[in-house]
Amino acid sequence: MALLHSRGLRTTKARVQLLTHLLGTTAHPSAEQITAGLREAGVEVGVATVYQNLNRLVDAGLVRRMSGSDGRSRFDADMSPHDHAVCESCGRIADVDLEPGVRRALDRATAGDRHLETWLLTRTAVEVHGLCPECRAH
Amino acid sequence: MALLHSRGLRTTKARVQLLTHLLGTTAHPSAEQITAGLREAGVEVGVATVYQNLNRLVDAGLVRRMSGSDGRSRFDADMSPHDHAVCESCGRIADVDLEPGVRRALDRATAGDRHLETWLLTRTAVEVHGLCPECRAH
DNA sequence: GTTCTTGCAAAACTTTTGCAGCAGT
DNA sequence: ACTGCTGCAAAAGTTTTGCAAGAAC
Repeated sequence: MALLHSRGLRTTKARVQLLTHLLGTTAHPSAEQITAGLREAGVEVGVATVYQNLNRLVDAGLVRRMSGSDGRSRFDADMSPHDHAVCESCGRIADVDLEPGVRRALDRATAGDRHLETWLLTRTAVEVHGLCPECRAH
Repeated sequence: MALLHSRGLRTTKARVQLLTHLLGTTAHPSAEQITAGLREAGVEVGVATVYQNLNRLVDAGLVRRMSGSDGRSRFDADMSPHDHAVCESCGRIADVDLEPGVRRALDRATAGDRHLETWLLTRTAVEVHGLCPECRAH
């Protein structure tokens, strides 16, 4: 894992497996779900290790943290610019790719907004709320 | 408070004060900050009452809950369509009004997105991330 | 060999719940 | 009077922290 090396993080078993797991899913899992996923894969990790590593990966800029609507944090190793749809019933998060033209217009608008002149902006996120296919069917 | 009556909620002292407090601020406070604010105003309320009332007001559609980036929920009694800027350092939330044209384009794009065909969409929220004026100055 | 990491258990925090007494209708 | 609300204390749930043993460099 050259990615880890380049950020000054040691390539320990738990950390490599965690990052690999996150890179291989689009499910935006919570810390609990990640722990369960690793254990299913035969990797025994303590919760503390998962939380500590998630914080380190977020600090290193390799993983993005999202504040789930249910209080739990959710994590995404896809650092490319993209947006999310959030299910208001089960909390599931799906990726959304807006047309580039719409995104450009949005970035232009926020960059020029008079209320935000005094802010130092880093990124604009679009969050679509609704019911996912599963929850929609009750 | 006709607002409360119309939703079948009793106009108790704690509830009226809480809603009045939220209607009078643009600070998007957390439950803890609301409790502190009410006590500063001389209203002695228990935390349980604050949480219970926030949940009721959210259920009644009078208040919107936001999942703050620090894990705490934040609350907003401004139910008009508007967006938010979130400070990544202190968690402060400010209101943002996008140009109507940009918002329309965005709503059109999400409504027509092929990834979201199977979803039942309720609303689209734009979240601008960055550093607020205070935190920007370290 | 030194420094970082792991993982357990305990602590810290936010939020929810049970329940007896009280207030609104 | 009836029903809903308050508020304390206890419980539940997520995340953090202290620390001794172990792994990476």
